[in-house]
Amino acid sequence: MGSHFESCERLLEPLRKLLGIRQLALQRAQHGNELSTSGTGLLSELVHGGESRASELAHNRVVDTSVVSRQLGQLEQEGLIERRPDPTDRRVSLLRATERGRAALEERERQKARWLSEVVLSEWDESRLTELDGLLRALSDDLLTASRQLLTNPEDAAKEGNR
Amino acid sequence: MGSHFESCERLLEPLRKLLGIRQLALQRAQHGNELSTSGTGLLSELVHGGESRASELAHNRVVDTSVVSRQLGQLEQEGLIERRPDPTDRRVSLLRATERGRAALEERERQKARWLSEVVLSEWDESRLTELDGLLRALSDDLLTASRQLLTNPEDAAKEGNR
DNA sequence: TATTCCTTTGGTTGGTACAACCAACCATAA
DNA sequence: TTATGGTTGGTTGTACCAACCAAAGGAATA
Repeated sequence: MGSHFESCERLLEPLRKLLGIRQLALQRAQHGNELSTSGTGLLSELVHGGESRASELAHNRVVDTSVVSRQLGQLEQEGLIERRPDPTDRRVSLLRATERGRAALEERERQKARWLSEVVLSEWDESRLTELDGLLRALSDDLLTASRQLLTNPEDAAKEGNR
Repeated sequence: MGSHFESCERLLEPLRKLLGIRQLALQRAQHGNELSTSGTGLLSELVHGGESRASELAHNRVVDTSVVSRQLGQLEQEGLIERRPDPTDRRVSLLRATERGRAALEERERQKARWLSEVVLSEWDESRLTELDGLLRALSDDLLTASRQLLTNPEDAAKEGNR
């Protein structure tokens, strides 16, 4: 019963609170600009990660390909991304953000960063922010990889949890 | 253009990743026990926070009262919570977890904490976990209060963002 | 003082939107 | 022929808003 477990137990509460915040609530508040709420994450991935195929995006976000497919369709209609056929495999399309997409994302990120900086985290000093950043990156990475793993081989439940 | 803003800008990425993880993905994976996925947060609030009225719960979670209302209905049907009329105001019901509810929540939390401890955060040492815990609590608090504020008086957009 | 409005507030219910899943399906690769 | 990338159909869960009811809390009047 190491206290590592207990520390994780304590973590549940803030974690639940944090994950419970649907992006929606925040994004809906930051209304006003184009850019359909949902696809933002995808668009961001494309802008920062460069040209990708749909399946990559789905894998990164740990979400069904069908979800990505529809979101991409919407983004494309809005002219925020464009596709071109992959020359080496005609089943796949390569996706990238358009200039408009890039601009829209930048605008939204600026807005959000300002809200964070001026309202949410105004009391936080530099060093604390840096610390948070580091831990958050590590956490989200570990959480995402663990989720992926869970999703692909769910024999994890054989841990005793089911019996 | 203080670097406080820039730090917040950097934070956007891990934050988006983290918040993008719908609780669903995690909870669905941890299947097997009773306890409908959705109400877990509510139930937790009741167990840890004691008897409350519905509006309090909605406020805490920053969610519409109608949502809470339905989730409570479900939890009640499953016998995980119970209501009693507030003696001082017959419009409101006071809610609390039943013994079964308490047990179900505990079971689920144990499961999740184990997953965290053994899979997600197995590489993290004590001190890092403690740090994370502190920062996460502070962050979720600040984020929640800021969201509440945004929700109630949306004249925040008068920041220039809309013009 | 007691009674009758009017407004506010806590909660529920109906309708709708959206994001996610799974399953079925095409087209292209191997 | 089988496997894979992607799309589409159908379903579910969660959220919002608007409309509503019942109870409270004043304010105005008898």
